[in-house]
Amino acid sequence: MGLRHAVLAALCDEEYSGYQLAKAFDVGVANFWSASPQQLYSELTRLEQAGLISGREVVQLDRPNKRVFTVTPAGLEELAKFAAADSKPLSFRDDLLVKIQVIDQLDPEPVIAQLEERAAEASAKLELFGQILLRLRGDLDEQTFLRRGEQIGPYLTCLGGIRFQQVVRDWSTTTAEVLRQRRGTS
Amino acid sequence: MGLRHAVLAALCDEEYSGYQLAKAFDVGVANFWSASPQQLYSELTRLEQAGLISGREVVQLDRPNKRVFTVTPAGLEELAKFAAADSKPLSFRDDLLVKIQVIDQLDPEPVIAQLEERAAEASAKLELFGQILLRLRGDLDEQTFLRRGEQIGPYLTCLGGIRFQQVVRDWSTTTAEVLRQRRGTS
DNA sequence: CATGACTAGTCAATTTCTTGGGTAGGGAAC
DNA sequence: GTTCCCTACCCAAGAAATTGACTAGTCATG
Repeated sequence: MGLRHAVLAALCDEEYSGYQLAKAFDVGVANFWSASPQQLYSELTRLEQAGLISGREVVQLDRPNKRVFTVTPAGLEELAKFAAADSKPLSFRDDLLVKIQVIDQLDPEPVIAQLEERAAEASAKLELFGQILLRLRGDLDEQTFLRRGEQIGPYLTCLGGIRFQQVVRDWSTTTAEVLRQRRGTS
Repeated sequence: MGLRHAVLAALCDEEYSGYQLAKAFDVGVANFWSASPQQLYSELTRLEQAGLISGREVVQLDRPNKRVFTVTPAGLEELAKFAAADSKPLSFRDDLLVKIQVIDQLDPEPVIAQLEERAAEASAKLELFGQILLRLRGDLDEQTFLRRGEQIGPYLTCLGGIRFQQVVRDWSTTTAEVLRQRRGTS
């Protein structure tokens, strides 16, 4: 039931079609979850059948029509119940960390390349998230916005995403450097 | 096939029984992956059938006997292939972030409590990871160990785990504070 | 000497996720 | 004018993960 609530949360912000949601969740721009398009389409169908969201056809002239979804009062209630319940412990899963764990038994070259690639991705996300922050808080400064702004939820998650990506970038960079240095000396 | 390689990586470090692995993966002490006991037992069976690990019965007098597993040469090869291949992009999933995303529409109280709980968990892990670091590097200082130590893989992943948990702790704390302040003024 | 807690492991049902397709119309590139 | 990419959505098979059991022996607590 994880995706269910993530989708509801995303739709709280604004209307989305399945395709638009897929874009957001795919890149992880919705920096609190990630999912494949197929998962999203089927989840949207189930949510609509459960009456937690409702769809609306939008006619488009220059491209195929789409259905956009909004959260119903029942959906909001579901979210409220979800928020009040305990969160499941944060569990972490990452291929690249697994590779680093056993790096001493392996050829480090390809892993170094992957670390650098990841650092670059993290930089790109940092840029993107920075822009989103600016857009969200408008012309207020952060302190003021957080105290008196109207919609601080997305801002707070974005702040978390930024801190996380900073760690990813920095750790990847320094780890790659450590491995590169050892390559030279061994 | 994610768990498969995570288990192989864990067994590279030292022999483990299913139960011991479960403990490590459950807490996420193996700070690069997490999995339930059932998953681990079935994965171990499959890995043994595939010849990537081999089991050995250990007779214990004061408690039930156990089977401990080691990685075979074929298993190491599998890991090497895995490390050389591209990593799948890091995908993030967290209940608590979802709740924060829609916090403006919800009662913040229970979420604040959850943030504080998570901060406490992160602190505990930081303590634990710090001890692991010390144990891993022995009496060398970090610089020297990273340059000339023999087994730096687990150390590097642990460093990553620490940075990550720091972000979790700090973000949770400041976010809880922001929400608490707004509660007062609204 | 019963109760609960810990070690050690297994089975089965269900849900969730991933993978790899397929349909269909529009616009741009070459 | 054909090939490619983008929007928009759907289906189904199979892999992986979660959930909730259940067996069985040891040890400590009261």
